[in-house]
Parts: sequence; structure tokens; C-alpha cells
Amino acid sequence: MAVTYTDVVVNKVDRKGRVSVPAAYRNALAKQGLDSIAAFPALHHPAVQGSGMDRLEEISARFDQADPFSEEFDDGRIVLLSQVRELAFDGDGRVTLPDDLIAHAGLSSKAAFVGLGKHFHIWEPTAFEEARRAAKARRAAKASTGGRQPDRPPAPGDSG
Amino acid sequence: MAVTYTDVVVNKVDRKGRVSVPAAYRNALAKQGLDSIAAFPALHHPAVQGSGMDRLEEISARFDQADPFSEEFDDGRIVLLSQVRELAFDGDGRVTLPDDLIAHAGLSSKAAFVGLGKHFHIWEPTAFEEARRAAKARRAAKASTGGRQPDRPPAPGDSG
DNA sequence: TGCCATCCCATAAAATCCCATCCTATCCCA
DNA sequence: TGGGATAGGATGGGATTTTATGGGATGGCA
Repeated sequence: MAVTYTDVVVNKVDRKGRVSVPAAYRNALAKQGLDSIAAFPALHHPAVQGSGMDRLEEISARFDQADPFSEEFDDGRIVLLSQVRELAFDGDGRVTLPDDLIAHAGLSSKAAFVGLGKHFHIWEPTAFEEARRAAKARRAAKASTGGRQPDRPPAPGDSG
Repeated sequence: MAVTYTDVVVNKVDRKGRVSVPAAYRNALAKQGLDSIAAFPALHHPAVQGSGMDRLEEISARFDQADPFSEEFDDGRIVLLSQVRELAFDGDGRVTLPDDLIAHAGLSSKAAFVGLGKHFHIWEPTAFEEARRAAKARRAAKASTGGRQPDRPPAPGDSG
């Protein structure tokens, strides 16, 4: 599977908390037989991270391989899996965002879907613009001090 | 079967000791033809662990795989399986929690259903929030002292 | 006959479905 | 190549259906 989600699309969040998932994303998911997205708070950003449930099953399977009662996996299980929400599409390709995710991402009336390859983020549009600007600035700073930047990985293909 | 239980849902425990099992969980179980949950005290937490009976059989099978005659696993099996209760749904999708499970989890008027993939926990809501906070802190501490820990499968947020 | 576990019903709130409308990118044809 | 015709998306809102929850009725068992 290659890059599935690309582009940035801004859609409205209506007063019921619904947002249309961009058709391109929906179609990508539909090809895998999925009619929902797995959503949870992005670890390092004020954004919702989304993907197909299949991505999550991978992770869940890893926890499961180990002794289901080993204590060492409990923290990961609790922190990661308990935050996952499965959001099913309604008949019009929309999902309703739960309050806690709306809060985490600081969403109000608009949501920016940001394609990141195998997953995507949902940001408050202006917050995303700001974050992107900041990221660019950091990269520029680094570039000027030397060193290869990861915007053009040397290896072809997709390793993830 | 994959990630079946996600999300955290807080429901009331009425004065008869009944709780509504979240519809999402019920529906998942119904798809497997189940109309009850298997519940027992979680090993490392003040919580009730639940799943479908099918999941329990799977777990029991692992004890056999390991070493059917090892004393260690036999103890585990006895401790675990002897404490399992099958809680049937009433007509409205509720179950009645036995006193010992209520005691073990310290439940009173509310119960938090915590989806953990293939099984779920039932916690006293504030106790769960506290436990999750602690788990997050431990993970953060570990992550900062070194690379990926063996108890830390690639997080869904790690790539983004 | 008293107690407890079920079952059943009523209600309020919330989630879901369904349809009408508005937009916009695309297509077709003169 | 201009412009209307179309199809697919995105939105809003109302109608329905599910859920969650409280309480009472019922039946079995000690």
C-alpha cells in the first residue's frame, strides 16, 4: 500500500459536530472495504490523527502477541487503545467528531484534513497553517547549519 | 477478529447494580452471536476485565500451549478461570455486576467502559483517569531515557 | 411468604438516517 | 473555445431510530 492520503482539504464542522471526510480519503478507504475511520489524538500535535482501522489492528496485534496478561504491556494498551475512536461514515460520507477529540484539536467551525501518506491529521485550519510555518522555519534553520534534511529520503519506495 | 472494543464510555450503575453495556460493544458481540460478556477481576488493576466468551477460550488455550503441566501456568489458569462470571444482557442491553467484581473495581454510581482492543475494562471513572495519567507519565519517562522500548510497539502517533 | 433476580415498559436524550439544496469541477457540443 | 448541462461533493436541517436509565411488575426460590 502506498501513499493513500494527500492534499489539504478544509471542510465545515456543522453544529452537530459533523464533518464531511474528503471524498478522496473515503474512496481510498472504500477500496479496502472500510466504511469508518480510526481516530485518536495525535501524539505530538493538537490534532486528530486518522487512518483506516486496519492500521490499528496492526498495533493491537502486536500487543496481543505477547502474553495477554503481561504487565509490561498494560501502559501502552491503556494509553493507546483507550483513546481510539471508530468513526463510521453516515450515508453522506460524514463523521461526527467526539467532544474530546474536538477539544484536543481545538476545532470549532472548520476542520483541515491534512494528508500524510498512510494516515492523515485533522487540524483547526489556522493552527495548522501556523504549525506548518513553524516547521518550515525550523527546517530552514537546520538546513543552514548543514546536514541532509529528510524531505528527500535517499531510499526510493515506501518503507513504512 | 480485530480491534473490537475502542473508546471510553461512562455509564451509570443503578441501585440494582445494573449497567448498560455500551451499544458498540453489544453490537460487536451480537455479530458473533453472543449475548453475554465474560467478566473477571483484571490482574494488575482495580478493574473488571470483560470480553466475549470466545476470547476467553482463546486465552485458556494459551495456557495449554505454554506447558500443560507446568505448575506456574496451572496456577494462572485456576486463578483466572475460576473467577470468570458470565454476565447475560437483559432485554435492554444491561448486565448486573456481582458484588465481588464491584468491590474489586471499587465501583459505585458510575462505570467507565474502556476499550482495549480485544477486551475491555470496567473502571471506576476517576480511578481510570488517574491510572491513565500515570501510565502516560511512565511511558513518557521511558521514551525520554532511550529509544523505543521493547514494551512499546510502534505507536500510531509515532510517525506523525 | 419474604427476598432477589428478571423481565417489561415508559421516557428523555442522543445518535443516525434521509432528503433537499447549493457548489464546483467536468463534460459535451455548437 | 464559450457556455450550458451533468455528476459528484459538501451542507443544513428535520424526521426517525437507538440508547441509556428509572421504576414497577412478575416469577422462582429459600
